[in-house]
Parts: sequence; C-alpha cells; structure tokens
Amino acid sequence: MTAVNKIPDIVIGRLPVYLRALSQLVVEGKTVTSSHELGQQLGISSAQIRKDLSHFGEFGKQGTGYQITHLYAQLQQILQIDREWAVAVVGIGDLGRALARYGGFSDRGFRVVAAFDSDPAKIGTDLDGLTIQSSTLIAEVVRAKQIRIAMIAVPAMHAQSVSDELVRAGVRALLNYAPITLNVPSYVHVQYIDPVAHLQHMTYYLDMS
Amino acid sequence: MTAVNKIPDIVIGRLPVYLRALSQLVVEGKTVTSSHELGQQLGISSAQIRKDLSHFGEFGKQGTGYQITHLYAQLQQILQIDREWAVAVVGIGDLGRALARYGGFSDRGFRVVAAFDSDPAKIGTDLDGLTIQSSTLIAEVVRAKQIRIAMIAVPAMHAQSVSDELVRAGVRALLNYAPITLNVPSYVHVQYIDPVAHLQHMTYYLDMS
DNA sequence: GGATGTGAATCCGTTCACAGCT
DNA sequence: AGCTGTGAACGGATTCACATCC
Repeated sequence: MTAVNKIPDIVIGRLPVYLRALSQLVVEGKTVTSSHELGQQLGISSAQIRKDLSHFGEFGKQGTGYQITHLYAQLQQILQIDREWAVAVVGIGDLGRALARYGGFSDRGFRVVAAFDSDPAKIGTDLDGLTIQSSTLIAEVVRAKQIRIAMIAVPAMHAQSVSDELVRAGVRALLNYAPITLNVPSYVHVQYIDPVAHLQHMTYYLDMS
Repeated sequence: MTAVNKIPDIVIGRLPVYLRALSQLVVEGKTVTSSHELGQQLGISSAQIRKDLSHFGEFGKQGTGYQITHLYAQLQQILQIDREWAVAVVGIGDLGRALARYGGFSDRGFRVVAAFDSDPAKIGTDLDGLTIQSSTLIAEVVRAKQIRIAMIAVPAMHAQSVSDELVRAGVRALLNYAPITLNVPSYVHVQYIDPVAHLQHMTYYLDMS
C-alpha cells in the first residue's frame, strides 16, 4: 500500500520485534526468510506480519520471501534507527548503572551520552568512560548535546519532576522505569517498564501448589 | 457480571496498572476514588475501567465511587498477589544485580529468594543477604524452594537453555530480559522486557532536528 | 446529583482466502 | 509450486449512553 497515512501504533510496536527476529535469523546463517518462518519464530501469524509490513511498502518477492538484510535495513529506516540517537540516563542506582553500561544499545541505534544523579558521592564518578553529572545540570547538558531521549531510573517520588525538567530541556521520548504514570505534554512520548506489573500479570494465571 | 469465564488477557494486563494508580492515590491521602479520576490519572477512559472491573464483580457504589483500600485488596486477590511469591534471578550482571537488590518487589507480592550465575568469581558472593549460587544448582534450588517464577538476565546466547532448565525444574512464569523470543511449553507464561524495543518504538515518532 | 454497571453500537485489529507474481 | 500483498470477513475491544442505585 505504501501509504504514509496513519499507521496503528500497535503495528509500530511490533517492528522492533521483527528486527530482533531478523537478527536472530542472521546469526543462524540465513539470508532469506518468509512471513511464515518469522511468524513461527515469534508466535505470530504470517498474515499479520505481511499485513504489518504492507503498511510501509512491498519488501518481499512472491514465491521467494524476504531478503533478510534488505528487510532489516528497511525497518531500520522506518523506525529512524538508521542513525545513532543520543540518550540520557537519570538516576544512577543499580538500575541506572545497568542501563548506562548496557552494551546492547550501540548496535541497535542508541548511545548513552549522559548520566545524572543527585547523590554528591556519585557525581564525578566514572562509569565506563562516562562521568556521572549532577542532576542540576540536566537542562544544560540536554540542550548542549541535543538529547531527545531519556531513561528515568529514579525513585517514584522524583520521577515526575525529573520528567518535567527533561521535557523542558527538549527531551521528546521517555523510557520510565519508575512505577508511576507520568504527566507529560502530548508531544512527548512515554514508554513504561515495570517488571512488577509483568510479574503480577502472570501470577493471575498461576495455580498455587 | 462476576463471571469467572474467559477474561481477556489484555484486561488482566491492566489490573497491575490500576493497582499502581491506587497506590499513588493513597499516597496523596485519598480514600475514595472514581473511574473518572482513575482514568484521568492513567490516560484511559472511565468506561474502560468500569468495564474491566465488571468482569470480576461489583466493587463500587453508585453515586460514590470506589473505596480505595477495598478495590486494592480485591485486585490483589484477583491477581493472586495477596501472598508472597518466591522468585529466582538468573544472570547476575549489572541488570541481574539490580533486580536482585530491587526494593520494589516486597510490597507488591514478590521476593527474590535465589540468584544464579555461572561466573566462578561471583558464585558465593553476597548480595544483600542473598548468596549467588552456581547455575548448575538451578534445578535443585528451584525444586527445593518451590520457585514458580524466574527472571532471566543472561546474555541472549544463553537465555533459551536457561529457560529450558528453569521450566524443567518447575518454573511456570518467566520474565525475560534477553532480547530473544523464548520457546516454551504452552503451560509456561512469558513476559518480555526489552528497553531497546521501547526506544525504537518511540523513535518512529520523533522528528529529527 | 453523581457515579456505577452494562447492553448496544462502534471502532479497530486480526485472520481468511485468493489473485498475482516469480 | 511457493509466497507475497490485500480486500473482505470476522472477532474482539472500546466507547456510548442510559437505567439504576446511593
């Protein structure tokens, strides 16, 4: 269809999953795949994969399937991760440290370029070549480095005010690890990660024994 | 409706979110709330909240709203988190350490009771009173402690085999942080957390500038 | 008056099934 | 023959709107 109209958000959310699956297939030495194979790997119907991709263009060959490298590149472009995004981490507790040091960002479109904390004992400390900076510098650094994406790993109590400050400084996408719903302007995107919520979701189905 | 029939999984997934919102309201000193107030806080329609809750019973009073403590307790019961679930963490890198030490589990129904790693340098090390154990002991410990839930924080390469072993030992719910789709029997529940996928989801909407 | 609980209506996403290309 | 791309059919989830009750 190649329509650039209004693509459902739920479709966008599956594209990163497709990217992951394609990476895995590359590791397995494959160069070509099909909607059926991808679907099998992900537990998704092949029709859904074809329909999802059809929102953006025609990436396959009938009778053959998809060239993995080609499809991968296309999806990267669609998601705008055919470049490297600068990311800030706020709150360098155990979780923030893990995020700041995580090696899995670099080859998937992101680089942590700033780390903030309010604890004087941590400020100035080195973190794999990154220096932890005072939270009071958030506005300044975000502006200077043109940071558009931030990960919030501070206690729930402070998450909203940190969010406010980041947004004021120009951040437009937030990955929030604090277990609260953030209040942000409509032009800011937020995604939530709450491991406990995931666990609670699953316990519903567990039979105690 | 109070029907115990087949409740949509998507509804179950929202219950933890409602719990979070209720907690927040308690912090704000409220004792009663309404579907409207909850919806406002979460960015969800009030009708959806009422419909969701109606699957499980009638928890509100017409004209008044919901008694927060009562609704909270009911949701806890529905999700089976009116008890404490023992959880294992496998892979004590930065992320696994953060999970094992995270203080936010205890008051929401979970307790980390075992931590595994395959690195001899880490085995035997203390982690806030928890001793890191060899991954070779997974089966034994999971069985002994009747663990039904595990969090996987090992490199993608090893996630599938760790998953297999956990399932064989009796684990029935997995929270997987490795960026791969796990292959598990149908009676095992899996939830995925992939921060990069969330970031990639958001970059779609960012206009570069 | 005010807020719930719920059938009915609507909207949206998934699946079906097949024409069309290789 | 094999697999894509897609309109049509289907099913499920959300919203509407109102009767009901405090």
